[in-house]
Amino acid sequence: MKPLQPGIPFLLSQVGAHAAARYAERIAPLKLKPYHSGILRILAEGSGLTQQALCDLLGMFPSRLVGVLDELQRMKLVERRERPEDRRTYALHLTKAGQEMLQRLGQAAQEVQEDLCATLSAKERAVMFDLLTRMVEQQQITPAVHPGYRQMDGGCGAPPRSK
Amino acid sequence: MKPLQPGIPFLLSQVGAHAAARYAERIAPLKLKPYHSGILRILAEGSGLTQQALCDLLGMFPSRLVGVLDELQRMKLVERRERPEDRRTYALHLTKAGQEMLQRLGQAAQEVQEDLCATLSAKERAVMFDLLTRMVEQQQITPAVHPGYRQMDGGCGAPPRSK
DNA sequence: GAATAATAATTAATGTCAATAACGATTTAT
DNA sequence: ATAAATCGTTATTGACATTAATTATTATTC
Repeated sequence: MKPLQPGIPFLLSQVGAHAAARYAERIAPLKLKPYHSGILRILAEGSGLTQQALCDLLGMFPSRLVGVLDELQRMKLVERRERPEDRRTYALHLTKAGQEMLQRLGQAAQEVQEDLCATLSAKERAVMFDLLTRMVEQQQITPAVHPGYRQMDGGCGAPPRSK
Repeated sequence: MKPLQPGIPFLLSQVGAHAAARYAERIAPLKLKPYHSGILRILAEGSGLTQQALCDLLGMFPSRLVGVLDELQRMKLVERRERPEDRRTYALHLTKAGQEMLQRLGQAAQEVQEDLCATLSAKERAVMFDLLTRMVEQQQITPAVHPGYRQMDGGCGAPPRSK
């Protein structure tokens, strides 16, 4: 009878899920879900991306993306611009409102971080950031892309609803 | 245009989801999913728990738990003992095979941790463990209980599935 | 240059799984 | 003893992700 103490993988999954939940409820008043947020962030620097390219990057199904983009477009946060060179594709762009929304989302994330790291000193937060970033690199996780976009079980450590 | 750098909440969610996925695929050959694992761990020290008590602890729906326990019982890892004092309730207990399985699960978790923390020194791992543990305490997260059991959106930062 | 294949986005259909509600059995309260 | 409440289970509903099929455009081949 030894390791009843939780390991780092579990703690990461546990705290990570908690952080995601907190962030989700924090941005709920903005009528946005976390996966909206992620797409806006990607589009902020990857402007002009095509839907398929975005699918490849996020690892999500095209049919899944359509609905999400419809929602974002309905909220005037994203627009699909026609491309003269290939008229079956759309170029995805953030609207002005989309950029402003991104600001608010960043603010929300910072608030959540403030709450989440309440007991951590500035130095400790920097250490945490460093360790996590190094993990992302070493594990070859695509930066700024959440694994949850990928299909699969999800395996969030709980009954799938997710995985 | 400022915070395009991911914050700690996102990093935690990202790495946490990744860790959960790695653990899930690691224990897949054992025909178990992460949420099975969590229940076995709870039952290891909370032996004799009733189903409803377990539901309250995990924050999951009773109807949801029934199926999971059926699976675990089919695998001979958990047994429902009848209670003389209250014949409508069952006392949940780990079988011998269940305890052995728990050992393997702990071993699997350690392997995942080894891979996940490959670039981290022993001291850094201890720091990571300490920071995460303090977060769990400060956020009043029930120790050893994954938030994913709870209902709600899941909001794992990606399309729910999932979730 | 017409026909065929291939690709992008969308839509429809399929399956899965969680949550609400209803049920039977047992216990506690009146 | 009758009624109300509780525990576990089952059935139904509903939401959502994935697969397959549609439509429209571009590229390739004969």
